[in-house]
Amino acid sequence: MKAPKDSPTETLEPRSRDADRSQLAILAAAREEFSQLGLAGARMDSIATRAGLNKRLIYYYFGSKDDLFLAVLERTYADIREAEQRLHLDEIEPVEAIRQLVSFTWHYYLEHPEFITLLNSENLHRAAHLKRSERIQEMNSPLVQLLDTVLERGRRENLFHAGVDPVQLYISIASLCYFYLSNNHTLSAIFGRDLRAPKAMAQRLSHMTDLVLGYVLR
Amino acid sequence: MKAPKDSPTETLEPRSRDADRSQLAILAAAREEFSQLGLAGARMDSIATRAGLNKRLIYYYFGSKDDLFLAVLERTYADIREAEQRLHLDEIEPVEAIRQLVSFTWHYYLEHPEFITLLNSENLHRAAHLKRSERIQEMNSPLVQLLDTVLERGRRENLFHAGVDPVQLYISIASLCYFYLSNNHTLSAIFGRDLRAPKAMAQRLSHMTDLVLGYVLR
Amino acid sequence: MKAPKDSPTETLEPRSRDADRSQLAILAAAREEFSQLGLAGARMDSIATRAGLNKRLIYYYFGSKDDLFLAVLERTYADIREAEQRLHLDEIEPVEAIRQLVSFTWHYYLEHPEFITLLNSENLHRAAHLKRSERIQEMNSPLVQLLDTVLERGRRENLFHAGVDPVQLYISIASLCYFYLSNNHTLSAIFGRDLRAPKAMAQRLSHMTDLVLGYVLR
Amino acid sequence: MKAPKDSPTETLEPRSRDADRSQLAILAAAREEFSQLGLAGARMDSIATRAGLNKRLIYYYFGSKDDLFLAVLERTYADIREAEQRLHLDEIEPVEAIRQLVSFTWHYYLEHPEFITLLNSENLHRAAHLKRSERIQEMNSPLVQLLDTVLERGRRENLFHAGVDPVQLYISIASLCYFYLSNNHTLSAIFGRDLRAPKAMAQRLSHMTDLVLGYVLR
DNA sequence: CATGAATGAGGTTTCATTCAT
DNA sequence: GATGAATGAAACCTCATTCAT
Repeated sequence: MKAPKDSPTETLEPRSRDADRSQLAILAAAREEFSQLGLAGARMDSIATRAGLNKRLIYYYFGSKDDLFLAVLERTYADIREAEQRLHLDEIEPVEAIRQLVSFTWHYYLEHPEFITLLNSENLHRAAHLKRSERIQEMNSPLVQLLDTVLERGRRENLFHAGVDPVQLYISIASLCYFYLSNNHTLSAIFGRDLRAPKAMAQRLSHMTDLVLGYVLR
Repeated sequence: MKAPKDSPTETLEPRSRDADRSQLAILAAAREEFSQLGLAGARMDSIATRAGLNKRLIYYYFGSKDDLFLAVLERTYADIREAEQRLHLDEIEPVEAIRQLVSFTWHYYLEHPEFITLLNSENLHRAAHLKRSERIQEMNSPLVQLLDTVLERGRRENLFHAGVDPVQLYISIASLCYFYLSNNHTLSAIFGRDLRAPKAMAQRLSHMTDLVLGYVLR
Repeated sequence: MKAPKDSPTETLEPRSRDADRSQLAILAAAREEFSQLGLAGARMDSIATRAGLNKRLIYYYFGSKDDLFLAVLERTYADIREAEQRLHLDEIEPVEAIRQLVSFTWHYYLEHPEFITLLNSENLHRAAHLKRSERIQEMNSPLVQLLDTVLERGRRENLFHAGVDPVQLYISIASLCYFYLSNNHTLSAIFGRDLRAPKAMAQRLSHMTDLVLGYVLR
Repeated sequence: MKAPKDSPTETLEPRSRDADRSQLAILAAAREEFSQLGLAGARMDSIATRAGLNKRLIYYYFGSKDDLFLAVLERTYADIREAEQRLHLDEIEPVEAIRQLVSFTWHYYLEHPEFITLLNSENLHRAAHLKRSERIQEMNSPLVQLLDTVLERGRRENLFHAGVDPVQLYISIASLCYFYLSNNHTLSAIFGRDLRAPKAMAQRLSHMTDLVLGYVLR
């Protein structure tokens, strides 16, 4: 897991622009490939082609397929954490904050389908890559902490009832959004209807919000 | 997907017992392999070895890796549907029925981790295999219908509020149970604690039940 | 090359009708398969399926793929010799006899395309099967002898010139008919026109007849 | 059939010599293998061994067995067309030109037995590969056109009679030479004598020349 | 007479990776 | 920094053939 040179995004010394661009191109290509085909299904050749670069370069920058996969995972987590930073739940009144948290989670997963498939792949491998990551602590979501303060405020304002565990609730919100999208294909096939139709999607968001609010409200 | 002659479980004519046993051994071995390594990661050789049979026989009975994967999927769905048959929600009072549904779902996923990984694999492939299945209609869960009657009873008994969609609720219960187990490895790695510890597991079941009941109860 | 039991066509003792029928079915199926795909390309499984019989039976009756191929070859030669028997060149006047010989050869190849491809396969294998045949002497064409008498008559009637070798002429007639049909696909592809079109076929027969007659006539 | 970059023979830019040499080695090895064993009988392993190269490299350069077969066919046609270029029938008097055409065809087939077996293989496959070739128009023989002018000259000099179709005659000459060599093994086996003996070969060439001249001469 | 079950060897093709420049 | 050439190992799959009944 030796990330050669440095991570392209955090480079401070003025290194070759080309080098950075190449590494980013590889990461982007790898993210697509891994997310569409899984770790075992992904092809180094295909990644090189997608990146428009020579295959040898991938090994030069990332060492191996597994190391590349980890790099993609790290970047994927960095992206969602960055997006979460832009949510300011502490500035919103509690009920609306919950609504926005559900909505944000839903839309983030919706707009970043690769997040779901990459995580599924990593879970299939029992988080073997993540466990070896040196940046694992940076992946912890700030939202859990934030959700805790929202719940606390709601309780003080006598809106929410006591005893709601923020970790459990955070996981539950993720569960509701994640599963519907992650398992959409099998669910649609079995139910025999298109769960991605606009109306079905709107109903789902509404239902999830009701479910979560029904639970936290007194 | 030409299952030779008939499904091995439904055989009536006295066929060679060995043929049935071989097919079942292959299916069991394939289920393990596919669930642990995914479709692309699974190896036909490894499946043959696990089954204690010649590799060629897999092709003789199941045609190809993809067809075998579909056969495993079909059997996996058949298994859960069979287990669901043994739940008699219609004989239980509404609140307890909801509790049992959550509990059943949780424990089924817990005891059948292959269900989760197989479904993840199939979703990675956009349900391509399932869509080709001739038995897809048999995979529809009877629980949705049953849940509908439970909700109806609860409403008539003035316990539940109106307007709860049984499909949405069924999916939500599945979501809550599925995600926690499916994403356990990455969640544990990132939260830095063991979410499979007995205490954490008990808390999770309790939380999920509260969440669902908090929503359906008036 | 142990033909088990006996050849099905020449059975004298009243053996099972089924046995004969099965052997004939296998031979017919094998002829199709070998002629369409060549020796190496042919599949024993496919032959069994074409014959509507169990694959094991092929081995029971014919021993091996190579033995089966030889059996097919022998029957194929027997068929053309039988057809040749029905030509009575000795009863026709010389010029017309030559015409009929060309026409017969042409139409026989045309109506028995398997004859051509089977012979090509056997030649690819340097006649290895044929050389081991015990019936090889029966395959000699009676036409060479017959052609000799026709040429002799033509010469005596002062129609044909002397010194025409019947073997060479027989081979030449075969060449002209065989090649056009055997190489039809590549020739059509390269010339960019359909050499099997009715008009082209008629022209070909006419040309061949002219060529041969132009040579033998004084 | 993606020939990498360019055809090795037409390379202008200074590319790695090894790449060219490797491709040529593969083509030569494949030609031998295919011509001796047919398409289905040929083994990629064997081709790699013959070429002294890694099997993987064949796929790297030629894509698949079928694409390699097409490449061999294209080169084989290119070779004979090149040889035909060296015949200058237009500079020779008509009768001698016909003689030389027969002689050239005969000796070319004789010295390039792979030409015959490769064409037989391709015809077994109904010219499937050739039809996909992008260079198919380059395979048209210039001899047909040349033969036309020879016949025309002969007619003007009152040597040849009118109405001889050059395409038919070209095919006939090919037929006579091709069949004798192509079917030599079966013919020799059945006639019970060696048709490749020097004397038989000389007689054959003489007979063919007589046959063709007997036809075209007034 | 006939068949379904089973197999070892080997087929084409693919893969992550390294070499040489 | 970048690339085309090359490879050993192993993947999926197929084949002629035999076993057991």
